[in-house]
Amino acid sequence: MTTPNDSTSATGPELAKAYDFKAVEPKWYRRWLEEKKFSATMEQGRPNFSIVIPPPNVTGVLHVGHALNNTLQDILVRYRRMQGANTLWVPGTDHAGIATQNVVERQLAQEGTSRHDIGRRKFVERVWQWREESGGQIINQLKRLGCSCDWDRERFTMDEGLSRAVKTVFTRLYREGLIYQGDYIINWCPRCHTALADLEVEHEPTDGKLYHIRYPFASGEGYLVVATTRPETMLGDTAVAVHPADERFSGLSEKAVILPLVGRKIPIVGDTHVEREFGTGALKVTPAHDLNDFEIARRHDLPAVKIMDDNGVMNQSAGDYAGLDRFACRKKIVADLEALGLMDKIEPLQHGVGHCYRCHTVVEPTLSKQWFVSVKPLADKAIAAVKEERIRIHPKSWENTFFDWMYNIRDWCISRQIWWGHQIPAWTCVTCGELVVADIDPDVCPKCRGANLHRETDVLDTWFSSALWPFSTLGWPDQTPELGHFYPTSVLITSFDILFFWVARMMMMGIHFMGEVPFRDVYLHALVRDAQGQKMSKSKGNVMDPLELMDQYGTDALRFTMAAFAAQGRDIKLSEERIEGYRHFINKIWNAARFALMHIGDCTPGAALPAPRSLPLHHRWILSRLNRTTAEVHAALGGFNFNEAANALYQFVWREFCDWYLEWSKADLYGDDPAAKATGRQVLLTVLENTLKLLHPLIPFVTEEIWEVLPGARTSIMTEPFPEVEDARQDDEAETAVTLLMGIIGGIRNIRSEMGLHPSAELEVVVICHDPQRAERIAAYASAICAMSRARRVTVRETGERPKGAASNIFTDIEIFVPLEGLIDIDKEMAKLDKDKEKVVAQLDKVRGKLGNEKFLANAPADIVAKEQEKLDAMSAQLAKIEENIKRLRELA
RNA sequence: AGGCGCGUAGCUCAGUGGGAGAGCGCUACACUGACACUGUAGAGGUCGGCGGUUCGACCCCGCCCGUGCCUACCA
Repeated sequence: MTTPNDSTSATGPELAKAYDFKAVEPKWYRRWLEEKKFSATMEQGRPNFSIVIPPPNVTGVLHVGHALNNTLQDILVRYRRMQGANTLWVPGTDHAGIATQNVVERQLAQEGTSRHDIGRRKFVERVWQWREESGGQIINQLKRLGCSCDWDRERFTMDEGLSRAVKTVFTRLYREGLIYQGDYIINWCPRCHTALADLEVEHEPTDGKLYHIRYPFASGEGYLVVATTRPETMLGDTAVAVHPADERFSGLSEKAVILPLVGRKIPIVGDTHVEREFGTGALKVTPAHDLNDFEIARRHDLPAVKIMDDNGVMNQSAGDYAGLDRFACRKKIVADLEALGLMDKIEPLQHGVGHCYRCHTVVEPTLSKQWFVSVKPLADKAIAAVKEERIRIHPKSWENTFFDWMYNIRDWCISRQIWWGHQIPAWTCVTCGELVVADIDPDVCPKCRGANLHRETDVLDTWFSSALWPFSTLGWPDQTPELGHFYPTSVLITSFDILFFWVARMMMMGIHFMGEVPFRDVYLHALVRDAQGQKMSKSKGNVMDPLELMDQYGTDALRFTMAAFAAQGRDIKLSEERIEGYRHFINKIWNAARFALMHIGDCTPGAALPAPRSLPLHHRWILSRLNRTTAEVHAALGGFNFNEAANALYQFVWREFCDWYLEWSKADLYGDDPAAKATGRQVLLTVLENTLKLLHPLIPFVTEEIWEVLPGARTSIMTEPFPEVEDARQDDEAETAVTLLMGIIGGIRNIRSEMGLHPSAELEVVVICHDPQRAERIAAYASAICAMSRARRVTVRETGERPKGAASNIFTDIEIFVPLEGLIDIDKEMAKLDKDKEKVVAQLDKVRGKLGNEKFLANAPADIVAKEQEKLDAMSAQLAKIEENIKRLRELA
């Protein structure tokens, strides 16, 4: 909207008074998709930049952790894209074996049926059906976040291609002897009916009891007391262990005890694993239901007795207790032992109890035949890659944790007794018993040619397929152009809590199968926690829903907040107030653009600006500040310091561009000087354009919306070149000069406020500056000072009489007076001067203390000493001036 | 048990071996034509505690207290 006879305003589109993100965000995302703006290009001669998304569970909904994770990725991808790289951000989801199976099983239960009723084939079909209908909603939520993924390349870990990669990897590792099958103790979830890897067990401190149980000696006389937290497992005991050097038990190793309730005679063995200080120093050994006991049994060649079934219910080996749930059995056993007088005592004990990470059931260690990856050889290569900095972990502090885990890594149990997942490509020949592992389904047994092959029913750990993600998504095992272009990927951005689950395993698999690391840099960001620092979880009810936050504050505000909070090495306790604050920031940008557009409507974009030094001061200044900000943004994003980029931009846009430059420019833009007006418009447009570009990776929507209406033919800001640092724009002289003027303006404003003068009162100002050069500069910009401090007139003097009855202020060595003859409130002014004096005196004392210290003079670097000396001089002069003003004020009173 | 991290303004958080910062909140004033999702000015902190290193410590070191997380085979 322009009024026809308004000569100060150029033609141009008018923006709405407030930014309406609800209308803008969906519009732009749709258009970006339509125009295929996110598609990877595979041109030669440009740098490549690729990221694979940490695939969210197909069952997942977007939580704040995803919002953080994907915002950071999108910032880097958009930044590199604007820098001209061939960028590829591969999106996708993870089939989340146990989690997804649980979802569909719950559905079936509601229908009054179960997976066992309908059978494996039908069940898997149901899962696929569920995935089609309601799975992967998180993908749309990522789009809502503005993620610039190449959606045409979206992958799913159960895709045909990825399945082929899984089979290939499994087969090769098997043939290399790095995958084996064996009977070992594993973590069993009786609810999910599957084995779990060690990592998938969550240990939680739990209040339990330590039961002291008497095991009578086989000789018939006396007993040995063992201590256990799980008395029900005694039914499977096959020995009692004591420390071989424990004198209390010397000579006992020849003896045996009779297992109470069971009557089995079991030996006493000596094993150094036993902790003498704990309990009674005698440990019952249950090889089939305890990880450590299993190891002890192997050392002493002890038998193992399984006493529970897959449901955690006691089995036939439990004798009279068969059919009882493990916890009911515990009660009964305790009662029975007490009745027999064999329970010595029961004491409370807090100890760690393993829970299933998916369903939170107490895990039961169980002896079972499973498939394992022998990880040590793979881990060694990953360790080397990090040591040699072929992979850099950021923040570096995580490296220690990484090494620690990798050095102590244990074989990885990869088989799961569920139906949803990659079925293990292994067959047993029913005829001859041959085990066949093959990436292509065999028709006949290669050994006996028998056609009756029985396929392994287990599926693989979901993380097994995730470990292949950086290359399987690019087409491996086929040698695709994508692999050549984008592997190794540039950077992996993920949360530290899956460093072991996922990151380490990708390193191992990538190095082993590609012969090259899967990514150059790993950036581990913090976990988003609630105000108490607790992990957010549905069960705790402390979740913040990013979708609601986007509804309320806009996507850009949420994204900017995420970036601003992403300081390295620290947890994020998200604060809604901060999001609101950044919504205001988005609106501020909008209004700055709105103001600009009222003036730059007929500017020519890209027109060359006059030589920097020939421009008026404020233009030189803002261009210099812009350049400095550009440098800060590059440095910050290059080092994964997202918060520094956000803060630098926030400060620049609001505190410098809006607060000072736009205000200063109003004189040009509303004034009568056509040349000044033209220059002002051109610089304004230049600064606005570059600022929007710098901001775009963080806040894509509002920047794109503004970009579109800037003068000239505009395509998307997404593909505009990102601003580069130009040394010629760095103008320290202009920055120093503007700091001087700002100080004077601030001094005048302070007087106005402190003296209670009305904001619209037009003040007379006298500035005394002894330095002729600066005095001249101040005088030259007197009108700007007037405009921004609402002064009627600024008189600059190099020397001379201080005005009588004036309020005063000091900026460095420059004195500012506002004569208020007759009007001055002497008490107020006196109070202000006293306060100023107090401050200066306090600082002066500090400096004097330093300079009076010979050791300081002797040891401190010369430049520091010189600086302190300068400070002393400056503050002494200030103090003298303040005291002079106080004296004069007294005379007045 | 070990490891890692944190404790800075009322709240949420940056930061650095040489004069303590931001946002929000608070106080006062102001609807001047980009913006009240605003502007101007201001108040507010012995940088968890105690020692040590240093000319100098919020920053480095030790201990303590509080707090959070990760790994662990004391049942």
